[in-house]
Amino acid sequence: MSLRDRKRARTRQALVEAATTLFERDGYDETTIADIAAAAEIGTRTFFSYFPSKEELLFPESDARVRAAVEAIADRGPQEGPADVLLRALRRVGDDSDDLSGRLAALRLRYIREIPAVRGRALQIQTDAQGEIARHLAAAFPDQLDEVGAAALTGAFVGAVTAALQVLLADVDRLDDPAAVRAAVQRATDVALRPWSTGAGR
Amino acid sequence: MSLRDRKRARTRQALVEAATTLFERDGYDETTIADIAAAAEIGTRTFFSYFPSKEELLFPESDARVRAAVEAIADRGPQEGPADVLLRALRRVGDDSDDLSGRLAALRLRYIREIPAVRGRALQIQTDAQGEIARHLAAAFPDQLDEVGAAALTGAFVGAVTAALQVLLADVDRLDDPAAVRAAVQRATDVALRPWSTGAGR
DNA sequence: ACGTTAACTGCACTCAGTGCATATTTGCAA
DNA sequence: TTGCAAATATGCACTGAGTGCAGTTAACGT
Repeated sequence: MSLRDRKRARTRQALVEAATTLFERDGYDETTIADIAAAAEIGTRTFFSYFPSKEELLFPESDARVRAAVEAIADRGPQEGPADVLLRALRRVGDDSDDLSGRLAALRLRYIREIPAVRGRALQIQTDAQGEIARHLAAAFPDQLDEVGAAALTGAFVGAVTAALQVLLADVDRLDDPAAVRAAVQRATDVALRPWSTGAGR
Repeated sequence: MSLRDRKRARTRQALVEAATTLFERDGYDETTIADIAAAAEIGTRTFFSYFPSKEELLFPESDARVRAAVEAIADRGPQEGPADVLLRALRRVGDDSDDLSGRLAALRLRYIREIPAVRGRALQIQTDAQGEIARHLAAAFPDQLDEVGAAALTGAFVGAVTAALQVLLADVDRLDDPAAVRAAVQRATDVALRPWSTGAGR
């Protein structure tokens, strides 16, 4: 990794950290891009060569999770069905994600509720990820799923889990309870996958 | 309905029509709110007392569909289960919606693909509608569903249908084929509801 | 060391959206 | 009909996001 790349990564990180601190102190709307750029010691104009918009600061590694899910699909065992793979992908994504701890993650959860632009962006990211996963899933099980079937299955799975978590998200307190979260996810996946489950890998 | 209300409705309609025409002629980004307001013969500032943002022009009756779905839930027969009700709601919403014809609907479909802000708003509207439906569903079947279960079921249902349609949306041509659309929806609901279906009302 | 290429930055600009203060219109009752 | 209160319409000034451009600076490969 060249010096150029390292420097760029460092600046990017500085931007995320500056934004996190400023968001915490002043709030989302009250923090301008100029503020964030200044705190990270770059020109305002330069900000836009790191992030295309303000919302994006809250999703700095949105593709890492997609990659993890795609890997989970690739690592499937010989007797796993599509549902088993989706469950494993969900588990892997849930594990190595700092989704419930960390300052940025806390802000993200809060702003997804409060700031329409952020919620919109989060939904877009999720939808895109879902499509990507569905495409890989169809490719991994060509004899069991076609494009539409894979999309429907993935959509049902992601939709169920997301909607269940949304209920918990409605009042924040319950999200602090990992057991409640796990239970909700468990029930959602049951709802979505009941007819598909082979029980493998559980 | 008072004169005031009629006038207001007429202006609102004029805005939607002006926007439709201008979007068709010049494109979304190229059309400014000032243009639209001028074409509808109101002041630029006044636009924002009719629509809170430019995107909203593309979804002028987003709540009508939610109301239709909620009505479908209310009109349930004595032996219908949650899945049957969801299917009926989907059919009703699909029927009285001009989703596939009409100039505005065509623009909407196009811009959902092309303009991030529009896609984001569409997803938000869908998510909100989904939550509303889930709440009514839980209330309608208190002994079979709680909050989380209703959310998961509705999420799976909506997620499956949306994702399946998304595949067709990817290339526009197939959306013009009503049979393909119906088939995709059918398969998606099968995927999502297989374990729930009682067969009533079909 | 040196030319090439990528990144940084200031400047000027457009446009969405908001707050405020003022005029106009409508609804309603006397 | 008149007159008053509430809802609407509108102009103005402003903030902030985001873009295009042109000039500078810094890193890379040779």
